[in-house]
Amino acid sequence: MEDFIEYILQFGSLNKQQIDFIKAQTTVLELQKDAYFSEAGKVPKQVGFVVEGVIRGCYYNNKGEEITRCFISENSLVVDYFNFENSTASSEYLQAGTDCRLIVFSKQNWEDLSETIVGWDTIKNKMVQKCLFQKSRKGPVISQDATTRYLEFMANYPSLINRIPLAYIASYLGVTQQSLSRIRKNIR
Amino acid sequence: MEDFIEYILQFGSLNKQQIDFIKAQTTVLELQKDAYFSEAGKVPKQVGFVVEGVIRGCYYNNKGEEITRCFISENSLVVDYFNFENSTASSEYLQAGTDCRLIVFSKQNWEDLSETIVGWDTIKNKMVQKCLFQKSRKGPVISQDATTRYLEFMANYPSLINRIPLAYIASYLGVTQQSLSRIRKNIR
DNA sequence: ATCATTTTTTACCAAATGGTAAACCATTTC
DNA sequence: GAAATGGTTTACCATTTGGTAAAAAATGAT
Repeated sequence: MEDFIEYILQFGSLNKQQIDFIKAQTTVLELQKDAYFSEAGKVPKQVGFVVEGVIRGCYYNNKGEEITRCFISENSLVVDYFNFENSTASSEYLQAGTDCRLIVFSKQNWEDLSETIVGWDTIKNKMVQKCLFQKSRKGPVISQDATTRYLEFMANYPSLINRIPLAYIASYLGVTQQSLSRIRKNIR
Repeated sequence: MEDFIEYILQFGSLNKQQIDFIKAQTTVLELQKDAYFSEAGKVPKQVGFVVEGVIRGCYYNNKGEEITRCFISENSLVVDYFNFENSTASSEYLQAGTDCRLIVFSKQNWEDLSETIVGWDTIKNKMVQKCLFQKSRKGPVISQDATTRYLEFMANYPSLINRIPLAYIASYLGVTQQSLSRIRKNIR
């Protein structure tokens, strides 16, 4: 929980009373590996903060292939914010890649923050925009070959390689599992 | 200009007086093909709205290769918002892919909107977040082969193929110009 | 420990893509 | 009109990646 408060305070100042109010709006959510935080076709109902574990964002293309679009590890917000705000159905899944512990806000509680804490909206928007901005830049670069993408993935997410199935990493990097395996062999 | 007002009104309501105030904060900027709207290493100073033309976002990797990260065509916001807000240097270029006409706000004028128009911040944030969200999803899918990426590009940006150099499209799709040319031949 | 299941690696060949070089085409400039 | 320039296509071959199948290794359950 303290990590979460620290995370928020990056984006603005809050007094003790305000912090206590925020804490009071949260609940803890434990997700087992493979459980969904939110699902395609459903309206996302919660904003989460990853305390422990890794969440991945994924969807299925028209051939039924699973595509991993992002990984969200400790000390990050996890939410399909656009659809959460607009109460529209998401097109992708947010799934626990490992067992996870999250701090979550219901939509009601999240909105109560805006009405109760002066300046919360400013903090909130900075937080959400930084999230979206990072997501838009941190992914694998399509013009690089698969080996380079894998090496950069390891540099960006050093803690993930031994925690999540290689199939997820392969689908994130846009290669088959077999190709990724070959790449790993050639690197050693 | 009317297109811009219409664009804004998607995200909230404004009365005539407020709309006039917004208009008064804008200037028109004409950019010739290849001119920069903002540059890597510099702090972005303006928010723009594309009235006519196509802007592309691009950067250079450590091999000096140019990589196109996005295209922004008519009736869209164009701004490196994260760095604009934080007054930090951008890492990429926003460059005119064709001759362009933009409506622009200086940073001062953009901020004046927040102080003058009640509810502007809500509209602004919805606008910016939708921008970032779309950018994070509309790009080529790394797990698809080059032909599929090209076909989807044409479906997503039908108006661009005959307006901008193919080299830009190739670097956006993550293939060489020669490969793109071969792909185009095989499709006919 | 054994079996069943899942995950990861390997092998083989076909297909796609990159790199280099040259040709081709359209537009501008003199 | 000729020359120069920039953009696009073609051709060739080397390299990378995908698809299919099977083996090996790791994990979990009985």
